[in-house]
Amino acid sequence: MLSIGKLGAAAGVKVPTIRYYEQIGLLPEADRSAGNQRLYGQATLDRLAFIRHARDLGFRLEAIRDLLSLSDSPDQSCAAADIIARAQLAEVESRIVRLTALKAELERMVIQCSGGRIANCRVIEVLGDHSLCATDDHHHPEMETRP
Amino acid sequence: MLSIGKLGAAAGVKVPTIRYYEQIGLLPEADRSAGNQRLYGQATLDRLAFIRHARDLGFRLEAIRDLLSLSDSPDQSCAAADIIARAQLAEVESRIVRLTALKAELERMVIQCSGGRIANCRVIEVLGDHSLCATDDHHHPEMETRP
DNA sequence: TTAATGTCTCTAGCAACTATAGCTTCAAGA
DNA sequence: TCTTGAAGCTATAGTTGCTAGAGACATTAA
Repeated sequence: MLSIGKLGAAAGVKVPTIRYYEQIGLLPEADRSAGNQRLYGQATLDRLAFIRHARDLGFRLEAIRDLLSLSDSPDQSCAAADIIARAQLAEVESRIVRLTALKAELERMVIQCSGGRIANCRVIEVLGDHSLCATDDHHHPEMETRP
Repeated sequence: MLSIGKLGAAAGVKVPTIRYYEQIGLLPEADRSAGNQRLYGQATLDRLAFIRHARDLGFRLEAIRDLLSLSDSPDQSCAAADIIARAQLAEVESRIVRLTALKAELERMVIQCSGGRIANCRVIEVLGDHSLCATDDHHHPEMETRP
């Protein structure tokens, strides 16, 4: 049996994060030692590693919750898991597209920086005047920068 | 003079967001009408458009705060603005790199989905077992997915 | 035995908003 | 002029996924 610290080290997850996952129901309530400290077995380590890996791949906790409940019923169709993963892939792809456009814009800005006074600085100028911008992607809610 | 609703429409920013920006000091306290409603002039519209544009480019509010205070002193060197913009560019580039690695991993997962039962589903399998993963980027804190 | 960790609970904080409740003000039509 | 509906006001709480801190108890190594 592992203490919460050992579990965290084994799975690469910080201790408060484990307690947080338990609190929101992603991990089951742990067994306790005589002194009220949490004890974990292999099953929880596997589950936590799953969560950690999925988080690394950018899945949200709600999606992970769904994937975990799917993996608990191995006889079901895997269509639902496939849908979740494809949605994640689509989101990652769209973020890449958006960030690539941003990158181009930022490059334009910094390359053209005159190196002189603020008054002539392209960075400030471009930010202040959208018409100096190469792209016209504003006012498209689906083009949001933030995830 | 513009009401807060007109200002928001003109700048493409939601009304509560404008009040929030005022609250955190990104926008100055607005003049008020006889009935205590906020009134704005061109200067605030420009400032808000600047903020909106910078947010679209992924700048954090703290960086925007710095850029705004720079733009208030046009005789200073633009080196500071250049540094902020370059930092932003570097961050965007690194996010693209990380997301591109994720994309490859997710593609592998969904392409190999057997379409059968959960028990054989690559999606669940790969998430549960890191050794099935193509990359070895775990335990590298600087490789975080989230911004 | 003692000191140093490790763990416990609970609360609050982060970014950057968004939503809700309950109220007041404004603008336009009858 | 009255009325009604939209827009505005403040204040508070919620979102996501943690992270940090306080103060008390448990465990372990020397």
